Amino acid sequence: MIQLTRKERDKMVRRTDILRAAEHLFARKGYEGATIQDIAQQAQYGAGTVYLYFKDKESLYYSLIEEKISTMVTIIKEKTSRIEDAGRKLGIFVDEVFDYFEQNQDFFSIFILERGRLQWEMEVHARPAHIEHMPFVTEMVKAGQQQKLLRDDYAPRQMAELLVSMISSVIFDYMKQKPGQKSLKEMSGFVLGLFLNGARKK
Amino acid sequence: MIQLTRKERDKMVRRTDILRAAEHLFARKGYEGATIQDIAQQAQYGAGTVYLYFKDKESLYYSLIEEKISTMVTIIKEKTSRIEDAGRKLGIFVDEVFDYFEQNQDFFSIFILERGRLQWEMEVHARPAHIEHMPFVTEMVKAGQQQKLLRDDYAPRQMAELLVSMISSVIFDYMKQKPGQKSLKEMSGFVLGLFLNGARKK
Amino acid sequence: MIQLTRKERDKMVRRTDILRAAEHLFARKGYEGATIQDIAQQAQYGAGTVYLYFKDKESLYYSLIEEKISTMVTIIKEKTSRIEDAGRKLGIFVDEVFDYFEQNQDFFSIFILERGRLQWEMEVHARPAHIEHMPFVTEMVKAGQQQKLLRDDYAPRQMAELLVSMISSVIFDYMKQKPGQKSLKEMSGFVLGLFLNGARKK
Amino acid sequence: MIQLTRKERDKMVRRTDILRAAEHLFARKGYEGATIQDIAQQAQYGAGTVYLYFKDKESLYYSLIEEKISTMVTIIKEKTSRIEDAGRKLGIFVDEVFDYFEQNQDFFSIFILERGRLQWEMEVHARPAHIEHMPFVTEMVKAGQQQKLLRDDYAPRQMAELLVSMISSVIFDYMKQKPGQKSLKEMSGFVLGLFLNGARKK
DNA sequence: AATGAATGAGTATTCATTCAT
DNA sequence: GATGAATGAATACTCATTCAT
Repeated sequence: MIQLTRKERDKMVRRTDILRAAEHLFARKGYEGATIQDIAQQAQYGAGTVYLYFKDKESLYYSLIEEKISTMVTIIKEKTSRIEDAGRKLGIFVDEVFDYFEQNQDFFSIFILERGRLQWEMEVHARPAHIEHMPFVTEMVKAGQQQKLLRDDYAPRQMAELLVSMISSVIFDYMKQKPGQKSLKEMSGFVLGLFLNGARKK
Repeated sequence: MIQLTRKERDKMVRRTDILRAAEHLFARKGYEGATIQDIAQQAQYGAGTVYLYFKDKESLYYSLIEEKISTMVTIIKEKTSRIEDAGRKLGIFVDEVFDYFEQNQDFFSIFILERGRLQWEMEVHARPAHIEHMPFVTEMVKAGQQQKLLRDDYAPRQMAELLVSMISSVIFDYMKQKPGQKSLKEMSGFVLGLFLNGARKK
Repeated sequence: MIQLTRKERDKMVRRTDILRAAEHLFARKGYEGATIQDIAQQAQYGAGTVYLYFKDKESLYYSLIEEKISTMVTIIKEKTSRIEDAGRKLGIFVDEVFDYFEQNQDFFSIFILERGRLQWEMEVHARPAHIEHMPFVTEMVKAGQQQKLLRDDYAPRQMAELLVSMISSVIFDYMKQKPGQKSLKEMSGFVLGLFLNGARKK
Repeated sequence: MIQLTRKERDKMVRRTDILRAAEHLFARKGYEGATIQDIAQQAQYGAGTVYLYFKDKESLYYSLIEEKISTMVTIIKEKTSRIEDAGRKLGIFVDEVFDYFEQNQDFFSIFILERGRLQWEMEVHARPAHIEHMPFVTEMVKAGQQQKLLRDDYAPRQMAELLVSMISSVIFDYMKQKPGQKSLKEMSGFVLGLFLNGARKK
């Protein structure tokens, strides 16, 4: 078993190396602009090696997105699992997203800038995995509605989408402004405040 | 003069044919996926003809975006120019965007799905034209702040970005749901309500 | 007849305009680099017009060369026709070539730099016209041999080729040296001297 | 080390295969006429493979010329290095050029027929490598002047150019005459004799 | 397992030539 | 005759993917 574990660990290491290189390059050059050759080189492997870990370029791309989102969702779920109050829960959620963003700017570049491709491919190829975060956010909104915090005349999923979109927008804006004038806290408060006020149950 | 006008009209017709074909294909296949060959064929011209009207593929792409946005902004400016009340002005703005969207779904596919590319190219190549709409929206928000309708502790541009992003999000959502359960009016009201409430001056 | 003559004269004028433009552009951009569009524009005609006067691009190219050489040969024949002495005849020939060169640098650019293409096409397509000058030079050399001025153990044509080649070489060299340090007289004397000495009958 | 050497040898083999195919096709169709596809096919490789060994078409072309000339110059330098007498040195030089020509007719086709392009590109792009032979010839001429064999009232480089041009001319002539009536020895003697006599110091 | 050399399908763009006006 | 817009064949080059080592 140790034998196997070591092997598996090695495999994981290589896979992660490649994903990290891919993240770096997709963020800087976009999906079409980044070549497998580049990514392999950056990861210090041969081009063929990439294909031992990922079926093709597309698969590498989506694996990257999926795993990043999955990690983020896991982290945030942990932080919010014991909190009952929907307002505080959403607050922590928003804070944590901005936090994760700060530590994963490359990934957010991809996620936000190539959102179009993601969604499009998703529809066409029915790859739902990387929106694994949506059900989670939707649940929080639903809780907010049940706690009479949020208006309930719109579908929770719809409101969740809007919230996520607002967050993306602010992050996007932030990425464009290199001087970094806004603090993460500020941005987080801006979005959350606007959402909670806007969607407050009268 | 009639001679000249006819020629010019012909030229406009061809140009428009090509733009329409490009809109169709970029919306369905994305920038990289659509080939000049495809576009020319769809427009019923030879591939070389495209290059009589546009310098290169990129130029075709950006001309398309720019002209579509420019038209939309022009229409909306007309409809809102005489209205003083910022709330009503924003309301008409949102309504009109949804209206324009309904008649230009291909274009919105491009605009929303490839927003990443657009923004990125914009930053890198300093092509500001296709965000010609932002200053306009920003102005409305600023008026809203001056009329004590909207909170003024955030920059108007930032709030404008958020509003546009919210609209995009809802349109995007709508495009994904083919059954079309939501009416445009509903969506428009949803976004506007959420924004005005959320950003209301206390 | 005047009617016809005028028409013909017009035709000649256009043809010459086009040839002049072609000379200009072939000299600067080479055969492949110069486009019919360019040439037509430079001549201030439409692209289609070129095809009223020349069958195709190749034909335009060869017509240009042929007519230039033909003119040169005609001029030089006139100047040398009454001279009996082969040495003087060759001397005038060389002088006149350099003179013609001075007034037709564009043409010489083409002739010398694209000599390869010319010869190659000549062989393949059997277009002998533009070496119409060779028989003339060969005749002079033959006269030189008969007058015991030049050695007669090599074929006159061969020696004529060599002389022409030497002239080309010096002109080529001159064209490369922009500062123009050598006078035409000098170059002419250099070539002629070397040839007459080298090939002198012992 | 054997491992490495084998790899390197393989690489050299492929490179040489491609160069040979290129030589064949450039000689027959000229630079523009020969396509990378053709060359790759002739060499029995895929088109993409060519780009593993050469940056682009131009680079392939110039590499070919440069290496061929370089080889020739190396060979001739060896054969003449110990000879002091400038006359004999030049004699061997001319002989050896004709010899090399006999074994590299394709290359000489390119060299002579496309001399124009070569020179032009050289001037414009400052690619001096493929005239690496000129300094060598110039040195021999200079030695000839110092040994009072050749007249010294002209620059050695000029006289060297002329000699090279004369050789080219005779080779060119020979290539055109398929029946091959002239022997190499004869041609060699013709050129050398004419040059030495013509440029002899009085 | 890892490699990276080889592949060849795929595409933007140019330009000689035609032909409707 | 003159035009110049339209054409589409032609081609260099890239890059995801494979496979012999």
